[in-house]
Amino acid sequence: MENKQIKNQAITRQEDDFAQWYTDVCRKAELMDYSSVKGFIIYRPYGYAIWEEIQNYLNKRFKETGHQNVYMPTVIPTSLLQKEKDHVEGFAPECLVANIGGGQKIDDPLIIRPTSETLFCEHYAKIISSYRDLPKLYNQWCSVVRWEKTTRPFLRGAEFLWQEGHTMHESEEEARTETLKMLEIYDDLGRDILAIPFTKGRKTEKEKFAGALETYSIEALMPDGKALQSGTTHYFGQGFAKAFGIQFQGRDGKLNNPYQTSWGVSTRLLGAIIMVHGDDNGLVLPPYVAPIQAVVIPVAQQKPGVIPAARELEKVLKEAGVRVYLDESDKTPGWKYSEYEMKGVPVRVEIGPRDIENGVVTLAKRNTGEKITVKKEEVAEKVVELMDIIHKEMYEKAHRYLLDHVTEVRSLPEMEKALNKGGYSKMMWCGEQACEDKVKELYQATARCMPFNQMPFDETCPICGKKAKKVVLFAKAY
RNA sequence: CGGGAAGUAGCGCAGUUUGGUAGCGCGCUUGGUUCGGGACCAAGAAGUCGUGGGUUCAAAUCCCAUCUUUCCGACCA
Repeated sequence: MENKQIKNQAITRQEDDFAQWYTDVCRKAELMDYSSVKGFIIYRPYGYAIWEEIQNYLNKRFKETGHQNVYMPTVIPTSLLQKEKDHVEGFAPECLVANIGGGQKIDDPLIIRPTSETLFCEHYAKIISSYRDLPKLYNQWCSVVRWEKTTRPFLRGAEFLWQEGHTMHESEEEARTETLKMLEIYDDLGRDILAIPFTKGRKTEKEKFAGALETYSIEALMPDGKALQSGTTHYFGQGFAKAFGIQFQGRDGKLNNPYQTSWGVSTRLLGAIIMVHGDDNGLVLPPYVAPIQAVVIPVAQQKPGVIPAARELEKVLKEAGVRVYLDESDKTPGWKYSEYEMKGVPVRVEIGPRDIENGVVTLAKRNTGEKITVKKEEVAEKVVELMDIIHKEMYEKAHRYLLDHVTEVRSLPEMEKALNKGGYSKMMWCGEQACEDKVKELYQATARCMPFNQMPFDETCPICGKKAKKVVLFAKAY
């Protein structure tokens, strides 16, 4: 243990400075790097690969549910963005605008898309004319730009990668169903591959998306007690359709405006993964999004038989469908252990002379640190099994933390105490924005959502004393 | 956008107070010995000191501006 050496590479401990720990992990696990423009980051291969796993999962689910991928332009003429009033008001302050092209001034300056509702609407107006053209279920993978004042890697950037689904429906019911269906898919994403238990709910009027009639979100709870909005789905009704003149002739022969939804998740999910699962040794990746699921580390690799045995392991694991990497570099095993722990690789496979002699392989789980010795012939089977076990353990751990950090509060002092502890403060709410504002003012906490799982536990709103209508989760948020 | 802190080799830093032509550790390259928790020896390569101005015979060092990062607030995915 050469203290000096450790120090140069080590990350800040979570308990010393959680924010610094987060930034250290982002950089040292080689997920991203900074660029020379504030808020614009470089997604490095290891970080991008995690995003690709998320894309793979979602693309599959989107396509199963009838959606098609498309691609819209990067720029929106100012006049186009202005067509829907609430929408412009919401986004205008954070737009990046280009007003020179080829050295000439552009009369209708081009906004770098902060979101693409308007582009989709303009297009939909052209291609929708009959109920037979509906539904339109489009999704786009792209990046968007929002001129943020405070930026943090993945959590809040001036540019971020995301998917945005934009759909048009014949009936209100169908559109509302779509809005909830997509939220369900996001929830599945958390359960199936991110190992993050999300809380689903509806946003309050105050927290709603600009131009939406209803906004739903999945919220994740971070270990520092703050909530992270991790995905949203919106029901728009006919607002945009009317503003953009999108009409179709219905089954009854009458002209009508279609009902619209949009929904998205972004690379902010990487931030959620890092925080929810990470520890003082670095990243801990959920197996199903890990770019490398198992790393093979040969020990005493110059000794005859070790490298061939390691390569055989690599081959066997690859054939079993595991994303495996064999590190044959001449770093010492100890160095490699630390390196792949930093990078959050779920399973380490050690193979050295001792193992070979005994016909075994040593496996180490990143999430618990536990070491397991298995027979050589059973490695593939065991590693595949471990993927599932580790995933479940990680989900369970996050879930327990979540359950332990939802506190029902019946008074302001109780709320203060709960918010100081960290996590959600579950409160009965009268529905007035004034009470929401009051909480913000007193505790810097916002209404994260009105959870689907409503279960009233009191009669009155503790802020104003009026009759309570909804269960709301308040929390400090990213 | 307001208040702190910081920018010197890939990473972490010293040098700035008192101006004099840039250094340490790790990493990197080459050769060799090593290898079950961040190995060792030897020889090397690598920095217009964030950027732009200014002061000076001389600026990493002093002055002004600006950019980026970071922490704390206000605003937002």
